[in-house]
Amino acid sequence: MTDVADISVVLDRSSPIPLYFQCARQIEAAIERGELQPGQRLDNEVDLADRYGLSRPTMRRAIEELVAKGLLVRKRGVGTQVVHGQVNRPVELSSLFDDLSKNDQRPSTRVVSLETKPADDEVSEALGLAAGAPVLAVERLRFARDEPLAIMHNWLPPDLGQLDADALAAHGLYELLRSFGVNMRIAQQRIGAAAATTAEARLLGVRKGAALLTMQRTTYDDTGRPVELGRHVYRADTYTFEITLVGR
Amino acid sequence: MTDVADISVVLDRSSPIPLYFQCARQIEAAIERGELQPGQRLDNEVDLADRYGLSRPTMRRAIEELVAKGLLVRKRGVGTQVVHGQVNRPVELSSLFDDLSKNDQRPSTRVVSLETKPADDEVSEALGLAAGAPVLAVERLRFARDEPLAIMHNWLPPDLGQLDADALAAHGLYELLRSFGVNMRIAQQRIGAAAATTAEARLLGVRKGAALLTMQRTTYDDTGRPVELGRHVYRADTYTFEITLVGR
DNA sequence: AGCAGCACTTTGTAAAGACATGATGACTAA
DNA sequence: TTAGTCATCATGTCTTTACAAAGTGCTGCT
Repeated sequence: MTDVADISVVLDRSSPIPLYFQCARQIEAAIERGELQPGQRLDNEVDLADRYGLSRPTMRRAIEELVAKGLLVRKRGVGTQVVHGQVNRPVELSSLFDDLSKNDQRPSTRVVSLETKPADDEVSEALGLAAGAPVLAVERLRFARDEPLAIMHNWLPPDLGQLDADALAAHGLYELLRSFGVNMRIAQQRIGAAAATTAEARLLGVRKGAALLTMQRTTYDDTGRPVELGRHVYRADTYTFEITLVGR
Repeated sequence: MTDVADISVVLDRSSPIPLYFQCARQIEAAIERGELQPGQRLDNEVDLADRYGLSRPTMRRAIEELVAKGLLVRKRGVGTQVVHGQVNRPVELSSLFDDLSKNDQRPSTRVVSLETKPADDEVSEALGLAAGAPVLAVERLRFARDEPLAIMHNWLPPDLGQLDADALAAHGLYELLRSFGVNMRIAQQRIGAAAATTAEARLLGVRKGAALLTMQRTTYDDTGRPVELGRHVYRADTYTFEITLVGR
């Protein structure tokens, strides 16, 4: 019977930020501050809703947000508990560039090539275009702290916006797409491993045949249209994917 | 202005299966049958709820289920659409064994070792035990179609149940844990790549130094308690991880 | 003393109503 | 012709209420 914490949650009902979101963020912050210890029980939904002046569905939604994130675990008839162990943030719908920026890894980019050319079969299929339709093909080399980290190939429909090498050198691809008004929603990724080819080895500064992490991704926007196909290879000694899975 | 489909949904209100779930499954089935084409718009929530005799929140929840799965995409003021392209099932909270069984890959297992021994620092930390506390250590070799596929190391708290080599040879670890009443809820995974050591190469039937896919996982049950730590290596030529990410 | 069953707690499911907000297209005025 | 405004549509947010089901532990009966 662990005792139950009294987390202070301050809600601003005049803010455009939804109440359930404000509430979820503040509970999340309390967990990260250690105010809520792993294994500790939260009060039940009804009392919490009462205490914070929310309806039960709204309170519930806030908690569900954190359950989906893997921070909390709930069980009918028992209650809601904080998950043991520290949480790694899951792979999000963000680009490598964003991730590196957040972690002070000083990302930089060299644009190797940038051209419009006819799509081959795999690319046109993935992007839902006619075979041979023109696509924008980008190859970039990504550095973190001036160390080469990844070789990134991307193919995009040509009508998304005007990409130029300078912009790509200074910003992440996802950032640029967002600035064009593209709302990315769903990505399907396939993660594997492969040995470095001679060319890859030279670009990444590893020995030929060294193990590399490979990722292929198709991204769809909020209308379900494919907006990007990416094939990337990462140095395995510097990079790993972190994922949090939540069941049921 | 794509026309809108009239999907037949039959609900059984006397079934213990929730209405939103019944509804979601039937829409999902319609998508998989191709009755709903990629890019096609669904009717709006209110009409659908009306047609199926559900309240709007319940109808909404059904749709949200499919949005979370990456099958649908919705946009305020616009509507709900089927995502283009075929959907890969995301990495679920299931074991490799289950996955292989589903795909007729004829999984089999050789138990290399199975013993209780003191946890080293990393293991005890991951499982939330005292350093040196006894843990169950398992090493297995997993085959698919009689080809070696993965080397799997697992560490478990000793009080979960009685694992024996015969059971492990015939069933997946997750399956056995479930039969002990363990309800796995959250898993944190880290996916990387590494070159095969001599021992790994021999077990997996690849050349030394070949690229392997590595996965480290900590699994928590529905009380937030860690129940498993796994460190696995996969043959990269036979295995990849598939993930579907949903943003917002 | 042991065990079955009941009561209580807590989350899960469902409904109906209200208002907010983002998108879109049509209509109007400059 | 063009640009701005407005009506409309569809989803997003929030509330109140009710009952169902699962897990826990206690009580009372045998």
